[in-house]
Amino acid sequence: MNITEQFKHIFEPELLKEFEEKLKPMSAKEGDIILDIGRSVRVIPIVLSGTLKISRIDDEGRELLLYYVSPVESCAMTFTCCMQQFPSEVKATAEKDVEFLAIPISAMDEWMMKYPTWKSFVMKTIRARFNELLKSIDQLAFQKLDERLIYYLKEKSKATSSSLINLSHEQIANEMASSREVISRLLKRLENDKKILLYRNQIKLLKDL
Amino acid sequence: MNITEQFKHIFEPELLKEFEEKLKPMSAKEGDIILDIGRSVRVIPIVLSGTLKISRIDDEGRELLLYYVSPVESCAMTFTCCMQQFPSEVKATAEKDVEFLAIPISAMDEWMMKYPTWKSFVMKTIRARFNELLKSIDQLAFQKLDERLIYYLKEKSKATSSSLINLSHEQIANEMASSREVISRLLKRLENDKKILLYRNQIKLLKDL
DNA sequence: ATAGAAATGTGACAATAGTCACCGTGCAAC
DNA sequence: GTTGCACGGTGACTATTGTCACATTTCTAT
Repeated sequence: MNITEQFKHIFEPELLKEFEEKLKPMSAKEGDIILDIGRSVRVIPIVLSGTLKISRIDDEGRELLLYYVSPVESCAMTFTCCMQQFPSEVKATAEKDVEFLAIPISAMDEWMMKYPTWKSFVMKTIRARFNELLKSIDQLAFQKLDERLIYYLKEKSKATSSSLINLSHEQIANEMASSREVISRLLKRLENDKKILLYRNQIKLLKDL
Repeated sequence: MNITEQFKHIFEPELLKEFEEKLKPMSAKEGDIILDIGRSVRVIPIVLSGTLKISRIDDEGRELLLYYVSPVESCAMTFTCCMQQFPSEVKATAEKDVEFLAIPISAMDEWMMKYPTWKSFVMKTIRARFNELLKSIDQLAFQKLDERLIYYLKEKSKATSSSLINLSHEQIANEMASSREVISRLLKRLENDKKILLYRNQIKLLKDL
C-alpha cells in the first residue's frame, strides 16, 4: 500500500505529493524510546501503524501516562516544541511496534502557511491533546485512585483495541504513579465486583466495567 | 497610550494596522466570567491589563486553577476551540479588572497564513500553555498538598506581582480542589516555619518560602 | 457598643493511599 | 522434575487528606 494512501481524504493532493518527496518513513520496536524529556525535537512523527505512548517523568523518575498517539495522528507537543527548537517536555515510547512518517521542521513550518488542510490538521491535533491533558488533570484532581484505575484500563483497552490488557500490576502502578500493592488491591476489588478477570500478566475487561 | 503600542515589538506594522481596524477593546470587572465551560468561543482575548484566571470545573462544581493570562498574553485553548467552533473546556474569570482586545475568529484564521509574527505568537502561546498544564499535572501526580500549596502561593504572587495575597483560606481551598480545614492547617505550619505571615483574608509571603 | 456574619483554629475521627514484610503461586530454564 | 524468579496476595502499620463539630477571633453594620 502506498504510504500516503491513508491520508488522501485528509490532505490535498499537492500536500500528499510533498509527503512523498520529503517524508522519511521510520519504524521502532515496542519499548523503544522515540523521544525523551530534555532532548531536542528534530522531527515530528505522524503514526502510520502501532501506537506511541506519551508520558511525563518527574525528577525522581516516577512516570505518569498522559495519552496515546494512534495511526493517522500526531503529537501536538512536538509541533510547538519543534517549531521553536525547544527541548521536549514529554517522553514518547513505542507502545507497540510502530511505523511513522518523520516530518522535518522546515516543512512543518512552511506547510502551515501554504496548505489549509495541514493547518487544520495541526489545530485539530493541538485541540485534541489539550483535551487529553485536561482529562488527565480531571482524573488527578477530582477522582480517587479506583476511578482513575478504571479510566486507565478503558483507555488502554481503546489504545490496543482489545479487552485483554497484557500488563503486570507493577507496570500499571508505574504508569499511574502509584504503587503495586495498592493497584493489586483495587484490581482484586474490581474482580470481586465482576468488572474484570485477573490472570498472570493479563487482565480481561468485562462488559460491565 | 495607543492600544497597539505594547505590541509594536512583537508584530509587524501591517498586522498592527489590522489590529487598529478589526479589534474591539473590551473590559471586565474583577470576578466577571469572560468565558464558561461549554459556551462557544466567539472571540479570542489578548490581555492588555489585569489578569485572567483559567480554571477547570468538574461536574460537581469543584474548581481547579490551571493558570493565569497576563498582559500581552493570550489563552491557547481559545485559539484551537475558536478556529474549529468548539465549545470551551475551561472557565476564564477576571482575576483583577481586565482590559483586552477581542479578536474575531475570521481574522485569527487569516492572519495565521499571512503574518509570520502572528503564527509565531500563536505557537509560542500554545507551547507556553501546554507547559503550564504539564506543571499542573506534575503537581497533582507527584507532589503532596503542602508542596502544591507553596507552588500555588508563589504562582499567585507572580500573577499579582505582590507578596501579599488577598484571599481567604476557603478561596484557596476551592481553587486547589481541597478543603478549608486542611489548607488552614498547612498554612499554619508554613507560618510556624517562618515562611509566611497570616492575617484575616491576607497572606504575606516571606523571602524564604 | 453590640449583634451577627465571616474567617480561622482545632480536636477527633474516617477514608484513602503508601509502605514494609513476608508468603505462596505459577512459569521458565535447566 | 526442581530451582529460581517474577508476579501477585495479604496483614499490619503509617502518612496524608478529608470531614464533622464546635470554639474563637475579627470585621461590619446598626
